[in-house]
Amino acid sequence: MRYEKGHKETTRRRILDVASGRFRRDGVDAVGLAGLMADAGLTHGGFYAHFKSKEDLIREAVTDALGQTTKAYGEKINDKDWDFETIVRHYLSPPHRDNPEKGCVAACLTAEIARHSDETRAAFSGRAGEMIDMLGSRLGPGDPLAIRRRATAIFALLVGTLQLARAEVDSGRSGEILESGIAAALELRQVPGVTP
Amino acid sequence: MRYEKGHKETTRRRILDVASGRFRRDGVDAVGLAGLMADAGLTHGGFYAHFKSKEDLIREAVTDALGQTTKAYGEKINDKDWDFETIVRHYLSPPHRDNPEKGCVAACLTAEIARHSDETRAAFSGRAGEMIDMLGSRLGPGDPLAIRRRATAIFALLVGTLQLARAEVDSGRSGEILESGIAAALELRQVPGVTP
DNA sequence: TGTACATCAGTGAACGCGCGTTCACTGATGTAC
DNA sequence: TGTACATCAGTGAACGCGCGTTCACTGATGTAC
Repeated sequence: MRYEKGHKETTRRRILDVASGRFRRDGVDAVGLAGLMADAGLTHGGFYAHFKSKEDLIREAVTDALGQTTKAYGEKINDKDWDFETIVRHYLSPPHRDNPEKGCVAACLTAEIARHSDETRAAFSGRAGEMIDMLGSRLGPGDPLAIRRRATAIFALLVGTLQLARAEVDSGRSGEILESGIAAALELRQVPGVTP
Repeated sequence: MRYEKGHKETTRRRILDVASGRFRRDGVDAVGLAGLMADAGLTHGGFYAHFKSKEDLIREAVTDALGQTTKAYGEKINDKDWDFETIVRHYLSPPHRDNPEKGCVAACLTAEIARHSDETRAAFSGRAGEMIDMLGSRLGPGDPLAIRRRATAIFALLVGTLQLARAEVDSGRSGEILESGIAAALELRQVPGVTP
């Protein structure tokens, strides 16, 4: 059958969305292409019309999803909705902890991505840099280098905290971990020589 | 053949050591039991004389290795060698970044462990708690709750920073990530109401 | 002291299964004449 | 306007391979007699 213009792009988008969700929920290695394509309403054979390899899909899906997260946090800066504290409290919230498939890719897959190809790692790092710059824009204005360093550490703190909270079985203790991260992030908001 | 007393325990130890190294380097899902046993100098059939299942091995290997890391940092407290800054600079050093198979399990596998059985997660969290208490012992003395919360955040910062540094391809930028983490950890060392 | 047997850590073939990837094919629609 | 053909996203069988797990077996040594 022949399809309307843009149909293939729509399908590719659907595969990317399903893939990034399943990667975040189950881990990259635990997701098979046949199951993935079935979830997207397709058969597995068609995969290679859209992506060169599974590694190609991983790179595309991961960078796309991390870019979406940064964009979502970054968009409302003029409405003042997503100020620093709001971002931190949202990132380290129970809903984000409990729904990794819809959340930040970095908290789910950074360690796994570190084991992938240079190309994949470079693409991921680029998007992580955008996330860090978005956080930095909430710390300034001031010395860009100091701000970037501080924003890098804050992002690392958010990522590490969410992971520890997800690994913890005890719900009370998991909540404490989130609170610890929030308090430390707010402390780190004060950058020496920078007025917030 | 019959073996001397303690032989089986020695073999089990060897499997655990090989497993925890390969899990940290390649990820839990990427390590097959046959290859693992071959690395330990055995054939794959003998695996089930030592462990009930792969999940059982994962739990044992991960908790054992994280306990070793905590013990290594915790032991020299009376020699004053491993004070807070030394621990932080060691944890966020290029050698630790570049040799995950010998390093802290939490930086390699926390996100993956969060997807495993409650039993595995509980065992891991227990050992992570010991690591956090070890860090807390370098912050005090003072309010135990405030110290534990701060130590939790610092551990999360260390874990997240090492992961981001490992994912980064550019060596200069990776070093900057480590430095950002060190600076922030030293800043977080000052706990309100606690004299270090 | 010498022989028969029990022990049990480790061996290796076999199981069903899902993996990533390839490829000849399908078939509804747009285009050419 | 009607027919023949080209297009190409998606199909589904097939490939070799490694996975986790099971199990009948091996064989050197300790123990019983």
